[in-house]
Amino acid sequence: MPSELSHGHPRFSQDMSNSSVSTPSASLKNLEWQQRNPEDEEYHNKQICKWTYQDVVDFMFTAWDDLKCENLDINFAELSGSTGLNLLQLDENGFKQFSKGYGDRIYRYFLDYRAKEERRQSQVESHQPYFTNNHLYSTPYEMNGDDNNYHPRVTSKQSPIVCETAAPYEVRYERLDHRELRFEDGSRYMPSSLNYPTAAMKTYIPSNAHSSPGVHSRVAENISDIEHSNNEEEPRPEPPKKRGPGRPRKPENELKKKKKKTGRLWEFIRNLLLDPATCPSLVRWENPEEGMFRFVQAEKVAQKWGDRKQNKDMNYEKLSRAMRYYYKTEIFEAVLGRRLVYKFGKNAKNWRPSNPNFPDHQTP
DNA sequence: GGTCATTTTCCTGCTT
DNA sequence: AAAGCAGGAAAATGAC
Repeated sequence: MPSELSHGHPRFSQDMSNSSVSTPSASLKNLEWQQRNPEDEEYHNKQICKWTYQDVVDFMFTAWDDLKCENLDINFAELSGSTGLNLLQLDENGFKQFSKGYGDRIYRYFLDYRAKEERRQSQVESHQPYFTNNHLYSTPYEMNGDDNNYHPRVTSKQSPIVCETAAPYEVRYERLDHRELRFEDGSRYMPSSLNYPTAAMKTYIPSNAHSSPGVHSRVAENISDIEHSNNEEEPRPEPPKKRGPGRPRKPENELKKKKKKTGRLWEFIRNLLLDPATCPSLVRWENPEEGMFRFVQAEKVAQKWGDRKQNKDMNYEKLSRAMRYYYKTEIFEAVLGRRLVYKFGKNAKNWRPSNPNFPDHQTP
């Protein structure tokens, strides 16, 4: 049987059954300085030149959403396989191949995004402190109500160096005076080089630098804490617990984590249905005229949703509960008697496929 | 900080 | 029996 997940799709070519994906919420025990696979990062967390096809698709959907485009007008046949490097080489006409109606606007949106990335880069070059908790870039656009275009948001006050995260493998950006940024292969980042700093970089303190209390010492403490707790704690008998109804309170130390915008579940599902990389392999249309579709690989869809929400515990059971909540708002309609089948309701927008299940898109 | 919408988590009971 | 469905309950989370 041909794997439906390959398709030359960089993200999907990973072994999706591997449940040991590292996320910030992954158990801190057994953690060393393991680095997140750069391909696990979402597109706004990495340089455009490192975008995979999936990142490009995510970017296009985000642009389409943010630009409040009326109809979904993305030519996946043209877009298929494109990476960030490809996008960087395109002009407006190139973007129009991907979207006849919105190519020009998406192109400007992309240029703005790119300008933002370059400005971040120049901040690093000029040794200005720039730091986020766990990613380099934040959503960089805002709408100008007058001309309906997007413009880079200028945030003049970027708060320097606040590091609260306990995940020791997350990147720390700091002033570069006493430190070096390095790429994964250990080579040094030079501000003038073509390679921008990435979220996969580590920071190093040269041995001759003054050791000052700060991020790194805190990281080290975290690691030693982890090792400590790993070695010290003996298994203790768990009292038999019977929980009451409802969602249990999260442990204190897991609260207050800043999450990024992830979009709504029904839009995520819709996007899977409109993308030949995921339709019909993960989800497929049963009756596109009526908006009826079916989960083909329900657990994998849930896993992808969990990836997006940085929730390694997501599964189809929980995802389907969220799907059922949409019945009330008529985003989805119940399809009685058919397992794994749902239907878009009257309040769902832009789900209508131009090429349902992409019959001509099978890879040889 | 309060409110609201949207999940997420867990559950019981039911159906396929 | 297992998987999926329906929907209640309550907590988490982000947006406003």
